[in-house]
Amino acid sequence: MIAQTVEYALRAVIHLAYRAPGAQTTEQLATATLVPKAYLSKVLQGLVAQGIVSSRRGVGGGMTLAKLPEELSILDIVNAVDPLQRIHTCPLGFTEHGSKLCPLHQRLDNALAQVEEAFGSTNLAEVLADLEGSVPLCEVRETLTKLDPH
Amino acid sequence: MIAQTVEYALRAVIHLAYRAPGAQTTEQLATATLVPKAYLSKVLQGLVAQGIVSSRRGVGGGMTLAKLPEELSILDIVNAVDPLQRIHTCPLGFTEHGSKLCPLHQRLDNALAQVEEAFGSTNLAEVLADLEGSVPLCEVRETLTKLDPH
DNA sequence: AATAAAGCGGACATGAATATCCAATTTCAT
DNA sequence: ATGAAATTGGATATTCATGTCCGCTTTATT
Repeated sequence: MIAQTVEYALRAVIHLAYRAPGAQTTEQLATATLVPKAYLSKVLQGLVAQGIVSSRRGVGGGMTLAKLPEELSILDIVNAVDPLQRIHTCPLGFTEHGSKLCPLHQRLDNALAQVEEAFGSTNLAEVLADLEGSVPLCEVRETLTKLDPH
Repeated sequence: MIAQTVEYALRAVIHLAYRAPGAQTTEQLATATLVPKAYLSKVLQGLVAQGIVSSRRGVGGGMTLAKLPEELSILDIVNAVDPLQRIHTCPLGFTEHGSKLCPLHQRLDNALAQVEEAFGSTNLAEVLADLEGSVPLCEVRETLTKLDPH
């Protein structure tokens, strides 16, 4: 129900927010979030295109969040890589009085609206905050991988 | 976000409920709900396998609802053809105290839970009831077809 | 200037969802 | 019995999401 691409994008941005303000290479992100590197690269390109992530090439380059975590909602990320499609008209062409949707599609769209609301009302900072004091995203695996303290 | 197969299955069962207790052939359902006939056939097979629809072969046969519309929720149909997958464990293996999910996946799963609740708390009879007095599912197109038999 | 590190872009590969087709089987009517 | 109507099951095709690969460009360091 939630696309892989969305899942990957969310993991990446949260890790970026967690590691801010430093840049993370695609490779670092990939190993930290357990996402196939080459594919994550594509997903990140999408986020860059949408102005959510900034990229820098060359030595010392990498990815950073283009906005503050407070300014980015879950929905922003979702819509950047796989826009949440509300139902605007009944696929069968039938309309109810007042609404443009038949009873079935009105209910389906209501569910989508709830998801949209839930995703739209949470920003990355809140997710990060809940991470406080608990195991941060992939911190364990990362420390295992590189014993280098920053 | 909502699979085509789910959309098709819902159209079919609602039309069956609307036409109950008479049987509808796959062909009739397909033209009424604007679903590719051969594919709808597969979807219906799934619904039959899950005991939601009853089928009868041969002349005069077709599809009927296996249960009362009151006994079938939207979620029943969804789960029959494309089960709603809740998130039970964090894909990254991180757990919060108390819950088994990290902050991100807890929020994603909360959204899924809302959808599950919404779909689970509406049955086909309610959808049908809202159809009262308004244009029923594909009735227009069907009357057109009837009046102008190909 | 040379080199290495990093993202970018395009082509290609794979897998799953969607869709089509047909032979076999069941059922009813004659 | 025969034939028409209907579902079933299997094989196949198509499309799209996912995933891989590689050469090119940009950038910092030496």
